[in-house]
Amino acid sequence: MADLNKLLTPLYLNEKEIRKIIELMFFSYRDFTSGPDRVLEKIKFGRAHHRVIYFVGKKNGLTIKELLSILQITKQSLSRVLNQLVKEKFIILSTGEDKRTKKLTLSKKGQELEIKLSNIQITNIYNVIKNFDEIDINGFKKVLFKMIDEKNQKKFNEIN
Amino acid sequence: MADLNKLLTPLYLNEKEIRKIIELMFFSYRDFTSGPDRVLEKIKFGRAHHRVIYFVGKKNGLTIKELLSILQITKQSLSRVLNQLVKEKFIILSTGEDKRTKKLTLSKKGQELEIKLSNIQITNIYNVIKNFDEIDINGFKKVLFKMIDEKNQKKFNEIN
DNA sequence: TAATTAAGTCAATATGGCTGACCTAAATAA
DNA sequence: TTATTTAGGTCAGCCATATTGACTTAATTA
Repeated sequence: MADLNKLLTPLYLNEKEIRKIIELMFFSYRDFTSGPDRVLEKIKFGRAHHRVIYFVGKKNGLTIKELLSILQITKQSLSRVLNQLVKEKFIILSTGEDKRTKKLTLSKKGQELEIKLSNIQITNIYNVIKNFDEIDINGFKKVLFKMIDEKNQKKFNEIN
Repeated sequence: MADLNKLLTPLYLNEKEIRKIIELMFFSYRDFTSGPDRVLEKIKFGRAHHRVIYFVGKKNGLTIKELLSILQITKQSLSRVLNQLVKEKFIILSTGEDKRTKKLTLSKKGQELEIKLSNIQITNIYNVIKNFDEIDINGFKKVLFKMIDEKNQKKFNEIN
């Protein structure tokens, strides 16, 4: 993109500034996940378990199919993690009205873990955004949203 | 954090809004990395290779130690990836003035790959932020920066 | 009844991280 | 100058997370 620079007019749109955004994404995402990671390690779980617990906690009664479509991983990748969560009774399975489907719900134990993990991220984010005004936070959310692929933007809107 | 909500006054600081940010981070980071991932797959490299190439490209002559401190992975994790990059001549090693150290530089081949990968992310980000005004983009960058741990904020500033 | 869908399972493979132990060579401090 | 620290490398082994492809069962829908 040696040529891109020449096309760009405002300062904040030049390559160097965009590269800073690349790095901000890398560093911030790493620190965003490190808190829960440390808790998960103790109970021999990983980030994948957290994601499952997070989205089941968000929508109790989620089906496997819905979860797969959010996580965008293969059935096999999910099943390993999910089986562990069910075996250790963080998640409870039940049959849906369509009897081919299964509904996932958090047990009390699962809810407790969900809260523990999410609270780390919630308080971290709270401590960040409390020092900004609404304009900055809106800019943050709007831009971050547009960084998502359009198809996944839809998915985000569906679950929210 | 059943209690946090009661302490929070502005709407954008409540738990539900913060949970949206958690999801925005998850979805946006995934899509942020997916472009380069597809290119890397073809040449049997992974995201770890991209990171090395990215930061060596950013600062030619980087030492192993500096790279480790940016990536925050173990020597062993780096060495596997780095050895492949050196063997396949994407990266060239040379001895520093302090003869214990080694300097990493991108070869022509390495530079070409760096540009190819980064351009995907640069154009993606460009296409997002071109539609926002400076206020939104500044909010985005400021908040994202503060999402980084303080120690790593320093590191970000050092390399920029 | 046939086709599709939701879910589960098998085996094999790759990436990317980790630990701990141990080594060499060079630079620096006592 | 000797002792210590630092930069880097390496070995073996482990674990988490992802993948593909093939195949099965049971339920729903065309």
